[in-house]
Amino acid sequence: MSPRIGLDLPTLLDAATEMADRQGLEAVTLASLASKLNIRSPSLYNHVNGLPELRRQLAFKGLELLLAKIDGEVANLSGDEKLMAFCRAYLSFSREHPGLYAAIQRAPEPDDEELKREMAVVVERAVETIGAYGLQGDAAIHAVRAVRSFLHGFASLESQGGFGIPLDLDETFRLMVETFIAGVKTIRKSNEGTI
Amino acid sequence: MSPRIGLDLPTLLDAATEMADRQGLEAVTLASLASKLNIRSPSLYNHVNGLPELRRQLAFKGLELLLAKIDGEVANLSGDEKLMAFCRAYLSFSREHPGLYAAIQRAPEPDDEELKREMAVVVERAVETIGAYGLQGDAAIHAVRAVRSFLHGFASLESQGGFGIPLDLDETFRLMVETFIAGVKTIRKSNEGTI
DNA sequence: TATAATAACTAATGGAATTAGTTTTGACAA
DNA sequence: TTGTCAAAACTAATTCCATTAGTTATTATA
Repeated sequence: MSPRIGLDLPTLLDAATEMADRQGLEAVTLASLASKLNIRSPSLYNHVNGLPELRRQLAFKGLELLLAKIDGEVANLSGDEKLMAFCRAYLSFSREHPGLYAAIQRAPEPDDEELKREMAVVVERAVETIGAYGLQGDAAIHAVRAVRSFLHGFASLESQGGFGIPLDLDETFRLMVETFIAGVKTIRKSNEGTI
Repeated sequence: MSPRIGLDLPTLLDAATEMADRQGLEAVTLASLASKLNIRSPSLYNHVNGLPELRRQLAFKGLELLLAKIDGEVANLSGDEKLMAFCRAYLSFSREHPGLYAAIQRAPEPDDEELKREMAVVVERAVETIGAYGLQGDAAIHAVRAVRSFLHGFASLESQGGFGIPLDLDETFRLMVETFIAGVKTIRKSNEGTI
């Protein structure tokens, strides 16, 4: 009851992560990964069940790191500061790990409840963060969808060089979040009498 | 001086578009496309120079349709209505042509100036639309980046089923755009004295 | 020291993109 | 009407990748 100890899954995923972050998720093939690890590609099947499963594992790893970053930076904050910290954590992750970020954007297989659940945890953190704005029910859902939209859109466009002009991107990001916050507050006010 | 008339590029692209929109851009391979057209895959090389070039052509076709839609719906409008129409046109396109929408999201090759230029035209339309808000210089650039971010993020998340809860997505979209407009106006006001 | 679980291996298959070279077709000139 | 020839489509072959089957090698423990 004791196997030969060689490569293990975390090491394999670390190598795959490095490739994905440096050269893009599409550059991670079983052939290229095996070559990097100095083994033959069929040997990878001892640790991961094919390329789709490898991508799935990268998605889990990405979600784990993203959640850790969010939880780390958001702790003990509230209100506008909390939302801004949440947004910054999200953007930092996509910058540090563009390959893993791409991995968590792939739609999970329809029957992959485990991955769906993990992705839902990120949404839950957003819901908690937005809760401080006094938004409830449908209004909170709409707001969280908006936050997810501009965060993902910005991260995605930036990551593929979609913003051509050399004007400070951090400044754009800060203004975008502030504009959203200002907009939420304005609309909330204009609806105060109607509820 | 007269060739045999068989398949032509527009017909080929129409078939590829249908496959991409129905089954996803990744389902469009030279093999699957050739099969749909009842020819052998090497024959496709008479019309398009390989898979990367096919994807590039799909990107051009997508940009053409997107621009036509924007120009059609935005004409003769101004102010908030114009921006809302712009946003709706963008979203409509991504819904009608999810495959082509995916094609225009792929980063162009660094030396592909022609494709870059065509993508920049969409940004120009956004700049024109946002100009009505009295934003100039850097402020306009930041605002356009924000609009692109939430539009792309929403379209992208919606397209891959990222919004789980069955709550009206059109309503979310309308609120998101309105929140942005309200935020821009608020922030513009708060800066009036400082310029 | 023998064993058994398992990592890694070789060999082989199938599918995709691509290239080279051949055949077929059909609009037009003679 | 017919011959020409450029282009379209074809077959054959190569390369690269993922994957499966079956073999070999290693090492912790009994």
